[in-house]
Amino acid sequence: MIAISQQATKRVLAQAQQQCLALGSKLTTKRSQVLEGLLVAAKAVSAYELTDVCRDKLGYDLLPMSVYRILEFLENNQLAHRLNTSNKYIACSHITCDHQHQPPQFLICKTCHKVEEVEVPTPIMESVAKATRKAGFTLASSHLEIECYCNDCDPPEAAI
Amino acid sequence: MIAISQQATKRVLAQAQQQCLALGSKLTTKRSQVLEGLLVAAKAVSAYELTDVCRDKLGYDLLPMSVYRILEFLENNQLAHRLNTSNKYIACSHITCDHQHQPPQFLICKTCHKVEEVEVPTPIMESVAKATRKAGFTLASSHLEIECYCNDCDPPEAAI
DNA sequence: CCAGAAATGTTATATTATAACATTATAGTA
DNA sequence: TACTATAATGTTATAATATAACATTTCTGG
Repeated sequence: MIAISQQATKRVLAQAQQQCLALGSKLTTKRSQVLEGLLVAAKAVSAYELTDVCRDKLGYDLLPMSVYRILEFLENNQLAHRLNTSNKYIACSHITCDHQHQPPQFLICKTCHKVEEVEVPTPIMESVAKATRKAGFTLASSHLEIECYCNDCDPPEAAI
Repeated sequence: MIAISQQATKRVLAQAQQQCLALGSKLTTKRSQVLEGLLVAAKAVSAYELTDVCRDKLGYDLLPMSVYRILEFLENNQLAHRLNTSNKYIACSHITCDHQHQPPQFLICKTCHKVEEVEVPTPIMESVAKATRKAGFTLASSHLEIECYCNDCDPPEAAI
């Protein structure tokens, strides 16, 4: 999960711009604004929530349609992830540090939508992939979304 | 994934009724119709698609609102699963056979929505649970939804 | 500067889901 | 049997998420 100071944001956005250029695309003003929204949100947010964050916290005027388009762009450029489990979006954690990561597994709090990216040991993921192939399927993505409750949010009674 | 003959359907529905009674609830006519719809769909379907299946293939007249309510009931009675990944629903595979299963892991084809329930070996799932606890989270569910492409559906070019 | 491509704006609408309240059916009990 | 409480279903409205289609603006290479 990303939680980032204001001065670091600027650096991260500049780095993201470099990353886009390397992929042959451009981090335009609007795209940068949406990414900044994800960074300040510091949790998984829906496209419409992100529109609100950009307007209320950053003063950026974006329409939901644009936000959806830009989120798609950010995904394609490894700057954001869509969490299918909750229909929400987060900034990729790797953009706030310099080293390479394993494909992340996402722990998603069902209550507060906090997201932690953990690295499940490679052999474990290999086993999952193997069971998948054995059943005649191919993994669509190297990341799993794992629905959890974080320690700040007690699981609902029914789940205990 | 459930694919089931007409004569078997009747037996499964009767069995489901017993299972409900054991849990202190009732498989009413409408609920049975929705479950039958899931059985004949034989893949993951949305609530609205299920409404169509029930009407077009079975002649049952159900409103989407009722279908949502009934799907919730079926989930609570271990007769159906909601796939958060795709906002679709399936019948629990266990209701078509008599033995106990491990908590299932779902392989979901992103293209055709076919679902296979596989049993990932317990030690593997233990490792995942352990990594989760270490990160300060508690698993919300003992099943994982794993997005895949089945062998009948080629992965889209971008995913290769 | 011009033409084509890329990005964004705009409007409309599809899809998934829930809220709120009315009506009907069922089960337990006097 | 009739009464009552609860469960189930019906009905209407609307929220939340997402995409389609086409117009306009901006950028880029020649």
